[in-house]
Amino acid sequence: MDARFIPSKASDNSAACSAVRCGDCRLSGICLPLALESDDIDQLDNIIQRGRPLQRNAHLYREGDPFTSVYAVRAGALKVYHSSDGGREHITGFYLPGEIVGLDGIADNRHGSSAVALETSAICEIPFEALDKLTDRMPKLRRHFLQLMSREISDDRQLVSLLGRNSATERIAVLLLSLSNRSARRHLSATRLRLPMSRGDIGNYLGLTVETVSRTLTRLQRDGIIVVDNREVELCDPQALSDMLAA
Amino acid sequence: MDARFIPSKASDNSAACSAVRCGDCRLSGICLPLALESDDIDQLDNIIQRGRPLQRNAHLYREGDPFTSVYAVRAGALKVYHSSDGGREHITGFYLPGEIVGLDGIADNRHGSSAVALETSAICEIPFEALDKLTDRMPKLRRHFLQLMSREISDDRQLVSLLGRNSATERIAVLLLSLSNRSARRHLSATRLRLPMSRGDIGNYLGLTVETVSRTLTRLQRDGIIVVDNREVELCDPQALSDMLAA
DNA sequence: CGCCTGTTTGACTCGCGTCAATGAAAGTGG
DNA sequence: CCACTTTCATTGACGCGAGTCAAACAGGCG
Repeated sequence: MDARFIPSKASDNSAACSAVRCGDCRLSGICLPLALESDDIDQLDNIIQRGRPLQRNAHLYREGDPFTSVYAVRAGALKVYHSSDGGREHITGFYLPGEIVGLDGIADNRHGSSAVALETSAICEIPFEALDKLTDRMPKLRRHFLQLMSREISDDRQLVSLLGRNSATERIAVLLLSLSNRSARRHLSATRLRLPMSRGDIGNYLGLTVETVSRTLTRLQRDGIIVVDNREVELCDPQALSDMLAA
Repeated sequence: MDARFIPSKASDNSAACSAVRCGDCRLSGICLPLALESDDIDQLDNIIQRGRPLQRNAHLYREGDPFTSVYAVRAGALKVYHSSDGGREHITGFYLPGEIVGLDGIADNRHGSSAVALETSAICEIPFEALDKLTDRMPKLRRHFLQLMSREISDDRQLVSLLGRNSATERIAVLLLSLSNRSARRHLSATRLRLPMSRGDIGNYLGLTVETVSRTLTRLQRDGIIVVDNREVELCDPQALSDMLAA
């Protein structure tokens, strides 16, 4: 396997090495194959195209590209963004290992957004036609896929609420907690995070400026809630973060 | 059919009368049955439960309710909202005739939001298990349903971008244009609209206060772009509204 | 070493939220 | 049918949080 798959600084990219088959991937519990029998997993294995390494800043697909596949992130991280009329990009999500990208392309057979690697990433390509065909005889897979899409809708709506009504501090808190949860889901630390994205990306995603993001992180650190060291963040008091949202 | 189905002031509720079967419904072009053969439509007909009238302010489902069905709006209008920790509600969408509600419930078999009628509405209930079963042998239906969900994701992301970055005026413009498009899709006027929701609902949805919504509408009227009369709105210069978003 | 990108910090500005009051419309009960 | 209440909408005065502008700093890389 190509060594480029594994950025030297990333701590959680071991999946890239071992996962030649879904059944062996340590992300299988949170990715597509969830709840499949082993026979079924083999069939899914057969249609998935692996080993597509993506360098930092390389595009997985671009807005307007014909839609042919959805993609599972095996290692690394992606951001997904829309380019609006003015040419500015709006980030609508970050995708971490075990998560599925590209579901918004089904609507009209073209990708409605662009996906780009935040760091060197390993991706599983899942051709959609084949997947759809497979669901003919695999109701569980079909159901799981629908659930993934439904989850995406729920998540996006959470974000809508967040952006519509919450302060800068609350938005940052939600992002940190989200990254924490997703880290825990991969059996990694829930309190020590490495942010794969820049402050600019965070601001873009949360509808804030770089300056506000920076100031907010500084303030949270001054209040003893987090410790920030460049892109490393430690959540010293996750409860305090949660409490900010209860109000 | 019960006369309560038809609010006297609504101008576009004739579908409620004629649509006893999907094939006869004048919304069939934009609802689920799109792209189905007539045999298939009959089968879909068989699982759909109709004639569920919903009074203003009555709930179609509530957050946390077990998820059993998705719903097509046949007449009237719904709003969908989340209740956040503090007990405040955040509206995440308005649903007009021909649109499908409840897709976010698939993820974990409970509704992740609440849906309530803005005015007396007619609803088609589509039991999800039966629908899913039907898609076994109807790939077109399956595809169309996936497209509906995918569209929902795309739309929500548009909204995310909007709330994250745009001014009050731009948000209002987007909403007006969206309502205009959806009105045109139902072969109604694209320039004369009747808002089914209150100013408060609009503000809640767009992340603005009632006052800001009111002031913004007033200003748009003063600039000759729209004419507002209570809940009736005429778009005098739709191009001007579009132009606001290009920048 | 010097360039470039990303991050932090400070001073100033402004759009929108908040508070408050008034008016219009719709629903309610006698 | 009319008084009363309640809800919704509009308008004004004021303050704050986050955007803007600007400058300095750190780190990575050729």
